[in-house]
Amino acid sequence: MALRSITTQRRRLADEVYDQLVSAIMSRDIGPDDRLVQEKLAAELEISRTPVREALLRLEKEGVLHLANSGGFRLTRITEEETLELYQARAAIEGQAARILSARNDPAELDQLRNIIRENEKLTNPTTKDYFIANRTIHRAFMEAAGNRFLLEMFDMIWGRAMAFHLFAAIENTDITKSLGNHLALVDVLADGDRGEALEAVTAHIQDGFELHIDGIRRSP
Amino acid sequence: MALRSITTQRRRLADEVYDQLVSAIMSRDIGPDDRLVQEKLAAELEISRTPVREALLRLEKEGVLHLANSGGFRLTRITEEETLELYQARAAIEGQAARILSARNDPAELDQLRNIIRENEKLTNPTTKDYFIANRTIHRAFMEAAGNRFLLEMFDMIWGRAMAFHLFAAIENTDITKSLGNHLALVDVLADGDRGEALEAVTAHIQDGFELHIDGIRRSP
DNA sequence: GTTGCGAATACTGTATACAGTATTCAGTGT
DNA sequence: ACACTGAATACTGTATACAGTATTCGCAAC
Repeated sequence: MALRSITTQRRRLADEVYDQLVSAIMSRDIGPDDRLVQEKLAAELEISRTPVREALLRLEKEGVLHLANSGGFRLTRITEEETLELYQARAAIEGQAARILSARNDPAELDQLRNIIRENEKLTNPTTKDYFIANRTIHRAFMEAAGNRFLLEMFDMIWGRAMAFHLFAAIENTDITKSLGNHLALVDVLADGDRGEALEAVTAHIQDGFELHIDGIRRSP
Repeated sequence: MALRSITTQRRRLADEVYDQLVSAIMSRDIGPDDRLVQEKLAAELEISRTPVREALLRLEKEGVLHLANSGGFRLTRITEEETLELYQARAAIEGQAARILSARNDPAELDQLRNIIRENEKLTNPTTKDYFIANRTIHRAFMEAAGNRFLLEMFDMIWGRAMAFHLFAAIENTDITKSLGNHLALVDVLADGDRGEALEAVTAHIQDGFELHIDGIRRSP
């Protein structure tokens, strides 16, 4: 017999806590001034401190939280410089994915990408968060297609942190439709151009996003 | 006043356990057939299960360990395909660092890099591990110079995993001096070439490393 | 009003105890 | 000997108890 053993993947309470915390941070239920205290959270969730602690430590290691010197965990603030570094990291990861896709140049794969893009770009009256989600979905589709689990992991790390830091909030005052719509053009470059061009196109696209982002920051003090 | 608060960075037992586990994995004291059981480890280290568990879960999330279906944590094996993906990820990260350095083109900085390279390449009768460490130190110097904390973080993740998976062991049968020595040439490209050339040079260098690596694997079944 | 000291407080970190579940193994019947 | 069943075992996950430490607050002294 060659049946694969069934991996139950028991879900831990800590995972649940982690998800709830991330979600709360994203929806601004947890702000930069809140102090997250293990006992308080545990009481609120009606579980023990152990899984809560686990989730907090994970977020700490990810750079989202840090121990306040007066006890409790606090949201880490991101500087404008770190934002630039985050975009640079994005360019590295997603640019490499573009190289891989361009080198492989599988028409069926690229067509599937086009479908995902069209599906996600038909937003009627999108909120900033809608836009963020759609944008992320599209870019993640590129990464999945490239099929490198480490690059994908790093992508998730970067975007996860971006969400935690409310980086999408900065573009609230920006015309978000400007930023969507050129994704299909990217796919065309993957299909027609060489690897270097593919990388440059994606890098430029991300650079555009960064400039929109900074523009948004500057306009909302 | 704008004095920065002092961060004590209390070291946790879990960190110590983590370091010891990584070290043990690297030095092959922990092999792929060992089952790491929380209670056993705790007894051996003469501490409680809590910090041990924390360290194990961290290594699990990093992909180094996984829960064996019969209980206990086991080393995750890496496939040849995943090895390729690891090298691709390296190329993305370190290539981007090269772009950044090339764009900045700070002669003093590049000279300092040259010094670090010369310092680390003077190995007399190096073991595979010596070579690995030196190579890592040199490449990490590039990353530090680029000054992007996220890229650096990912670099550490990749190389840490490489060590855990004994990727350096695969090149045991290879002429390691072949792989050293062209780092200085890389710096010259950073100084003279444009960003694209810098990226390509680093990517090619890493590609060479991969081929050496695969060559080593093929020759030692 | 400010400074210095000490107790109270509020946290985290670590240890231990408890619960639940999958695996193993012994025993029974056939 | 083999198949089945149920108890024992060996784990992890969760809860709770304990210890240590930094911060805060109150009060006295200057």
